[in-house]
Amino acid sequence: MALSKPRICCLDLDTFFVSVERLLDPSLQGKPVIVGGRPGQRGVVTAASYEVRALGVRSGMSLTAAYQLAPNAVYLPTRHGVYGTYAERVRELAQGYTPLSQVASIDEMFLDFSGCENLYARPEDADADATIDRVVRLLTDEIQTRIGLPASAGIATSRSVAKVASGRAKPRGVLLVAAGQEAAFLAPLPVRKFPGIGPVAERKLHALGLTTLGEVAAAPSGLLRRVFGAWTASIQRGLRGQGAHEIARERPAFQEHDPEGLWLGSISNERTFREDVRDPSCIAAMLCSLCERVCYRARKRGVRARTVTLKLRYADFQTLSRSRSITPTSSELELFPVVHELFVRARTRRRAIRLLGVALSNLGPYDAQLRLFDDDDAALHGAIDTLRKRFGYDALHLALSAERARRS
DNA sequence: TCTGGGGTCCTAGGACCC
DNA sequence: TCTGGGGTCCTAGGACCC
Repeated sequence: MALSKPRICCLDLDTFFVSVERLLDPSLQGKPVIVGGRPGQRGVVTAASYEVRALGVRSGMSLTAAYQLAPNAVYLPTRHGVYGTYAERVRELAQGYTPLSQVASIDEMFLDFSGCENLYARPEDADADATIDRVVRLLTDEIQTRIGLPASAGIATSRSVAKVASGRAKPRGVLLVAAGQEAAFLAPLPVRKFPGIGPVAERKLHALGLTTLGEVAAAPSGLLRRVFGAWTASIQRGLRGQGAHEIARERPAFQEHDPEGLWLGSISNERTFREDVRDPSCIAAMLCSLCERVCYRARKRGVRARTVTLKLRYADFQTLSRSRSITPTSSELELFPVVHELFVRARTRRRAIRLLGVALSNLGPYDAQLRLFDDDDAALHGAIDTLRKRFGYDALHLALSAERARRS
């Protein structure tokens, strides 16, 4: 048997957060729904139903702007925990169809059907593409009937083309791009549709007179290098349908590590104040609370961080970060003084502050053996984490962040 | 379009070492 | 110490994705 072509499926849940909210409250069915928060709050649309998209509402848009377009929509807060449970059920179902899959985000995953044609073939299938197309339709139908969520899928020989196809298939559709047809499929689409081309690259391409993916594909490498730099070759391959099709075996990001044994990934929490603040005690309380949060998550993962980053955004949106290498820690008692000092160093302007964030990176394993004798914190954290497990995260806070919690 | 919050990856200059 | 070049770490910033 000849080696079969790669057949990658990008499975994407339609207006995922909205669909889950409708599943939990069927009276929302058919109504205009926006998930992200209430109008007037500082925040953006995280999911918009097709009814409000028709009015021009898009995810990422500020709630204020959305309200101008859709004053009569139902506005709901984002409930990540709830959506995660449904996402997990969809994953389990999808993973029953193919042994190789990769989770791309909460509402999107890649499935590798390469070589599965014979397994699924039926006499009535015209060819291998028809087989895969039929099977993926079975999958999206099953997600709808068994879980109650609408899903779409794109199938192609590469991940990027499959992803673009899934976008074109929405809502509730399946679109297969046959091998060899990739360039023709992409050619008429606006440049922004291709994964990796964001607002900045779009602007630069427009300035060069390139508005469609076909025009980009035909442009000389030298020209494209001005926009994509080192990415140029990879983008060009992608546009020819020769992009990557490899599907990494399922593995949480924090379990991957490089040859030095460092865990990849980072843990961060950031918060936009409801109103810009200047009050130093309010700022300190927020920093303390953020330190607690990231450290709690680090301990849950069993990692410590060798780098901490403070993020600061002024009221006028000027944003900056300050980072520092530290003795690996997952203790807020150790972290907070460093973060506070980074803040004091970073804040050179008098302006009120809009956002603060704390990130941990350069993660490594938490080696309790190494710490036991020099660290009374370990016992304290163990006790804190146990209580939180039983009574919830908010059961315990350091005094400063408790002050913040009380005020908010 | 007055702009959230969680991430990943890339770039680039300077320090420091050999 | 009138000075090359490569490697790696640290830090800051930015593009992009959902």
